[in-house]
Amino acid sequence: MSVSYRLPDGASMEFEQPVSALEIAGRISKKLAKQALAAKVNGNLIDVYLPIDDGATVEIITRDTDDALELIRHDAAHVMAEAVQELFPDTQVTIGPTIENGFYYDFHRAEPFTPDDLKTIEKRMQDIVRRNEDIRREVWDRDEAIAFFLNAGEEFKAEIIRDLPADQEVSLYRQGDFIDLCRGPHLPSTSKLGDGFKLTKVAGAYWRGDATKAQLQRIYGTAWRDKKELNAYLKQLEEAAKRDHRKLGKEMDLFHQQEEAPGMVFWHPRGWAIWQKVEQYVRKVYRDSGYQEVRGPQIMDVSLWKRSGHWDNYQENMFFTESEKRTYAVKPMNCPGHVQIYNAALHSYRDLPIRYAEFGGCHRNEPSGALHGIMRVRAFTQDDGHIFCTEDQVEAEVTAFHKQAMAVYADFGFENISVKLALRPDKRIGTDEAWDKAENGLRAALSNAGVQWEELPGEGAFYGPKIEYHLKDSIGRAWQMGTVQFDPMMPERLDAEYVDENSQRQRPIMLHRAIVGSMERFIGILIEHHAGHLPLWLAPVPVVIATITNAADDYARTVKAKLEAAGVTVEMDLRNEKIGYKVREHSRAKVPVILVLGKQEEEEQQVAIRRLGSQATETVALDEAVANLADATRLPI
RNA sequence: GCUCAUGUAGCUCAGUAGGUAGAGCACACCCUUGGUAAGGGUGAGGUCACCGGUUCAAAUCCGGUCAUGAGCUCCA
Repeated sequence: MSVSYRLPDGASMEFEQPVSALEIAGRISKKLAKQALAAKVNGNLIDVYLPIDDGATVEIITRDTDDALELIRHDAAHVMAEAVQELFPDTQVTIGPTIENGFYYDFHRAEPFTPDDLKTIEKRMQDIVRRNEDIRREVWDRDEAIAFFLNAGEEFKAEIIRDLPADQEVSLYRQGDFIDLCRGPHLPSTSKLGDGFKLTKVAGAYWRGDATKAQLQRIYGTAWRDKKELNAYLKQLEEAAKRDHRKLGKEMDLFHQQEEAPGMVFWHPRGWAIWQKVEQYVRKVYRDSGYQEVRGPQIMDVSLWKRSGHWDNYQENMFFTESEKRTYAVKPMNCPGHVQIYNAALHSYRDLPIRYAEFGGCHRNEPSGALHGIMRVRAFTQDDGHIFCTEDQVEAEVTAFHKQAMAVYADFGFENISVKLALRPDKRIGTDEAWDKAENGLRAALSNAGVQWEELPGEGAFYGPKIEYHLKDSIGRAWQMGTVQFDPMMPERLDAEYVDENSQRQRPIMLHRAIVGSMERFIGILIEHHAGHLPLWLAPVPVVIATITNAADDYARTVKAKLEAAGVTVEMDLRNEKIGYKVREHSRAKVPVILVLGKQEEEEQQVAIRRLGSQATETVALDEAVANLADATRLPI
């Protein structure tokens, strides 16, 4: 009796009895056997030394594959856990998965890990790699495994095994004296981990991601195939840090934040100039897509927020203020205000959809630990809109919104938008039937628009499900910008009505929608996405005129007047400084265009244009430059 | 909110072991009118986040508060 395996190139290979991937690799070449780290058997990864069933398709996994990188990261987590338990025997291990670019492991220990501990742990990990311990899979009886971990004082591991599905095999991996519950697979020995890893930070994390459960200490690390890849990654992190909107906001003099107003933004003239451009752009979108701009009050009596459901579901995030024995809530959302405007008149079905929009200032009392630059703040302005419509109109409205939103993102230079659908949360108002209807309505609209989306169970707003548009920041964190939310509950709560063709009063559906989301966050993302090099139409100061000598001052004034007459914002630098100094300063402030003027330019009625990011200069006729700049600084819609 | 770290001049950062604060840039004044990323000189500028404690003496050690950063939880 013999067994046969199929190889990726279609060839098959015969053996007397089932063998491991290592032996298959050995038959192909000595070199491959040496490089084999794991095997993909019928598409599933397994350890390289395990016997493989007859008839399987076998692929040898070598270091250069993505699968190998996963194994390396996973092993790094295990080796780190081994190092930690050797150095700090009072530590319990919990879970240690791989993540993008690396891995982490959550530990339970009374004493905190210090940054110095990280260095010590990293050194010990290198020792373990040098020891070259074999990593071997063992399958255990469930109860024995539980008893083993309880006996070792590993309560968290025991709990994990207890909660494993009954039909799942309990596999442990042993390397040296360290043994850990793990599904596997792993590298065959610790030396295969190599030297491309580094521990990066310690942070708190909750057991099972639950804030009411034990607080664990999470150690993060990054791991790569070798030192070179690691260094490239670290370099990339450094580059990303240079795009940080907090750093650029300071360097470009856009805004600042200070202790007395945590989570709030002080906009400087240049930052506010960007805001104005975004606002002008969005206002045009409002008009072009059938919205009427409105404005509601900033604070309203709590009774209204009790009716809307915010009091019950959102209270801990709201600010309150008192006057003459009445309590007011500072608005965290604009929707109740817009419903009041809608309710101020009786509407006919003929008038629907009615679309209101507002640059609505909101205050939310976010947990202090959640604040982040201008991306996550306590006071922000939404490009908020509410559509009052019939159920039949929902799909068309959502589809139209989606198209509009994508067009806006494209104009601002964003391409990789991910679309998510957040479904009913635990804490919610409304019946299950209403939620079914709302969720399916959004699904229909999305598939109608031909979009790929990801569903997020439990993440909807308390009043309805939402479609979310996400973008990543400079260090890869995703932020929600736009959203459109289906809400049949709020009209009910706040008694919004329209009169149908039979003179009957009906409830409209309400759609909440925002494209840029929060102006603050959007500008933060813009800064990071463009690394501060904003396109001409968005740049706070698109053009600076810099003179070489005072003799050109009058000409500079003429150029400035011409540009301003053509609608171009321009600043003039007539200081008694060398041109190199001026160019440096304005380049660092990320001014996209510097017009350098000297006697030559004046005589020829020209300007020397220097663009940000280029050393080259081009000299063109003044009138031509004015026309071109006027064109390039105009809103793209 | 939780865990860890951080908080010194407008900005970026030094400040070794407790002995009363320093640099560069920016700013002010003077000289320099110079062709594309820093021309030179002089000067002013700090309750070392805040409150309390230890000490003859605290930026430095201890405790608390606030803020910031990273992560967790939560969210536009």
